Amino acid sequence: MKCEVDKLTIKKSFKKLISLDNIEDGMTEKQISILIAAIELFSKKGYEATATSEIAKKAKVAEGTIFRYYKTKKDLLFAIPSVLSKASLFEIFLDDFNEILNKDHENFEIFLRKLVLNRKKFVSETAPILKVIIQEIPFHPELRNRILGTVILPTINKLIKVIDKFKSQGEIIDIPSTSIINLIATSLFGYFFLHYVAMPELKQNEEDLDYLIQYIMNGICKNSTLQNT
Amino acid sequence: MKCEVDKLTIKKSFKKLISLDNIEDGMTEKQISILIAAIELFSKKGYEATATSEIAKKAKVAEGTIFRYYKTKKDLLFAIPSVLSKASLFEIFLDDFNEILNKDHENFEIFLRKLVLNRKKFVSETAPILKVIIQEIPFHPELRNRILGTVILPTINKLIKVIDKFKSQGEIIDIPSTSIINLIATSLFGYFFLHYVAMPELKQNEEDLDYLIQYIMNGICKNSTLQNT
Amino acid sequence: MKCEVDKLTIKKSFKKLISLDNIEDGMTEKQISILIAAIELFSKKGYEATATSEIAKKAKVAEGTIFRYYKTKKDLLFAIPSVLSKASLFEIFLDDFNEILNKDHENFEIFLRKLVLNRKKFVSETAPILKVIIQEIPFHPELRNRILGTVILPTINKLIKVIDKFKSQGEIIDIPSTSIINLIATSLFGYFFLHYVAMPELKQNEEDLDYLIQYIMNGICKNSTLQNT
Amino acid sequence: MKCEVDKLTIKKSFKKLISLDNIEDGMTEKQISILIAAIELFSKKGYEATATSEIAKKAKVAEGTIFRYYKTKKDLLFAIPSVLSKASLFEIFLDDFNEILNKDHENFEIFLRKLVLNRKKFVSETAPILKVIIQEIPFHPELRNRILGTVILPTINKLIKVIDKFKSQGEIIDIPSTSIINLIATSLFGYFFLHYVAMPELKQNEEDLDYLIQYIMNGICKNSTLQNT
DNA sequence: TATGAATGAGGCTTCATTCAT
DNA sequence: AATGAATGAAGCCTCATTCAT
Repeated sequence: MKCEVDKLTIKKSFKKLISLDNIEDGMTEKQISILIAAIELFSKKGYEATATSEIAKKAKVAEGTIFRYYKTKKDLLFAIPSVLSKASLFEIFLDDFNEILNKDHENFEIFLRKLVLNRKKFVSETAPILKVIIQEIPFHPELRNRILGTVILPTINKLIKVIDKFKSQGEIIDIPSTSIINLIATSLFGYFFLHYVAMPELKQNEEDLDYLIQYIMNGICKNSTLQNT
Repeated sequence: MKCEVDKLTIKKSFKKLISLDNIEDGMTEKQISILIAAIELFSKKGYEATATSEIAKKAKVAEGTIFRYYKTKKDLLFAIPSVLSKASLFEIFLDDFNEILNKDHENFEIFLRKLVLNRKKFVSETAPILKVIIQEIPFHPELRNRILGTVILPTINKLIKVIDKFKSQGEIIDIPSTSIINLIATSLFGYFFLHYVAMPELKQNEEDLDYLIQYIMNGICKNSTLQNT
Repeated sequence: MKCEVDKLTIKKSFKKLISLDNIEDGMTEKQISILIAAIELFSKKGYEATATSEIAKKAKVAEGTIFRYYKTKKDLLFAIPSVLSKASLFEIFLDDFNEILNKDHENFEIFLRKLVLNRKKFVSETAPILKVIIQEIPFHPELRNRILGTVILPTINKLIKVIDKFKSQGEIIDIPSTSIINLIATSLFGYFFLHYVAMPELKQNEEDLDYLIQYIMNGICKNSTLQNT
Repeated sequence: MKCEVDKLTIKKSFKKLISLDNIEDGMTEKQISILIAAIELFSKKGYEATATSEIAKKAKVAEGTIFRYYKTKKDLLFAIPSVLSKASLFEIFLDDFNEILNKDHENFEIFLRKLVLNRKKFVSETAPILKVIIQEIPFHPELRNRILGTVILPTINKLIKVIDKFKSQGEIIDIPSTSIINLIATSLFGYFFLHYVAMPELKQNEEDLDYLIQYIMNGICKNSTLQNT
């Protein structure tokens, strides 16, 4: 897999998805184009370094129009994470958990593979949104709390169930589930951050993701089938 | 280990260290106090959101004085990573690698423990600097390249040797050393970022670091002694 | 007499009066509610500090509707004084003059008492309108001229006749009638401005108005019956 | 006395006086020129209708300079009344009270003449300042309270002593001193407001002021010598 | 060398007004 | 007739940077 030209551009297909979602929510086309322009610019230049006039130009609206929909520039920033929790975007992500929980025959490896590989598309499409959030979270406690409540905690709760299930199947080592989640999350996040945020030019080679899966498996599974590879 | 009150304040002892380092380098006391003030403010509020006048006030110099030493605000930002590569700071960090490299009897676990645990102090003291760098790297390709050349690549090169050694001792699984480094770095970085940058309020409990070490060991060692625990 | 809670709110009864007047004039209900909203807001916050959107909200019409009736915000301001010259409001005011003019037996004191006391209600009900006018007159020569022509000069002309009559009855000292009017007007205006515009919190006590009447009487009457009190 | 071309321009001599006063206070020349420009523009166009850029242009400074001295535009407005309470301006005004209090042989008429006539120059020179204050007092309770405390109450207290003295000399009718002050103030204020604020084009003729003095005298003195004129 | 007053470009935001519906 | 979304000019204010002292 080659290095994409620009990891921080939102793909057209994805824009459509956002549009569909949000128009259902009662947002106008203009409002959505403002939001998308903001995401792209914030993720490229940073929130503070982006002028509202630039956003307006990119969204092809008058500067004043921005403030009809978002009282302040900060409100515009805070509207971004909500894109993630919209049905067709985030729910897809969470749905897999339920699927896995219900399929008794699945083992942890299959789950992890799905989590890591299938979600690659999700991550690479959401990259700009995630980048903005990650960049700004340290400076906005309100944002931090909102993300924690609407995205992180629900995800952790779902994950705990999954982990507990595989633990009870004897696949996973016996340390607290939250610690296991921490370890997995930490690895995945580190990988993501490195390649999409900090060093986007870095080449990703196909095997790296496989290694990552192996690594995680080894790290937390009792008898990893991969270890001998 | 409790959650420190303020992870982003530079400790006095550390300031002295920076001072000593840089005075040797020919920097005046004023110049150093400007640099330290910048680090603290940038890490707390972000680079763009920090006014040079604030830096001046915190450093107890006149606004104009900043620009005597640093032509532009950006130059001041770019001067920050160099603190890390100063002899008494970073060299100490690298020295242990050499030490370990030279001690043939050491095994990988001991190395990793040192890397993770002994460096905790280093990381927690350098936190503000690291935070600034991590925050700003995505927006400044020059910074990215400089960090890559002066900090990351040298470290990777050192590490490769260490890894290779342990690989030749049969302790580590047989995948490319760079991939191994990637995995370790990714885990460590994820842990660090979570606790020092993104969610500083999160409580860290002692065991988590132990779990992390186990996890990494399991992930990349052939017969991890920890695996059965 | 206590300090009214809010001297700048237009009473309901008064609003109805305005409505009746203006509907006769061919104004729609919407147009009138816009005018009333404008009066209340202008008098509370000042003309420049009031947004047309606020007026729209208060009048419960769309922003655009304002501009259907009043080409510009300034036109809306300039429409306010006309409320005062509407039949049922101002004519009532002027009628008393005629009444007094025609009753030969009345003396000046009775006239003045009526002018001051009976009009208190008028003044307190018109307060917001008067306040807007007084506030904006200094900055709009057109407004000044219009008020001068439609309100002040007609009133002065009426008053001159009254004054001349009492002068011919030997009740008033012999200085030019316009000067007398000036003096009276100045006193009344000063009193009104102080209590309704500049310092609305100031308590008014019943006697003050009596003193004012005495004072004016003393000031311009030949043998004031009050002087010895 | 003819109608001055522009009642709202601050005379050069007066500017010098303000300068001297304020430089003693530690204000820079620029700061003073900003204040004077603000007074002139606010009094001509109103506070809200004056742009800070206009003030800057008139004061011949950069717009940013205004905000070095006055944190906000409102602060600049609130700095204006203090000009009035500066030593060489306002104290002169108050000094006469003391003078009169100490000269036993003075009668009330002489006092009033001084108050009205001698102060004409003061009033006409302070006109722009007074106008700004009067215009803005209704919209800024803080301003109202400040003026009340620093200008009005002290003046009233001084006046009460003067009035009491003349009352004890049997010259003034026996109603509460505060009511007397109210009446005088109301008349003077009305006169001033009419000619300097509301209707500056109105011609003032010499006699009018004489009539005003007579009028006030008649209004509150026991045996006004003027009454029979 | 160090200061801090001064600058002016540019940022965010408001608001009177227009216009398609 | 009425709406309210859209506009963009203009306002207040901040801030990196310069420069005379």
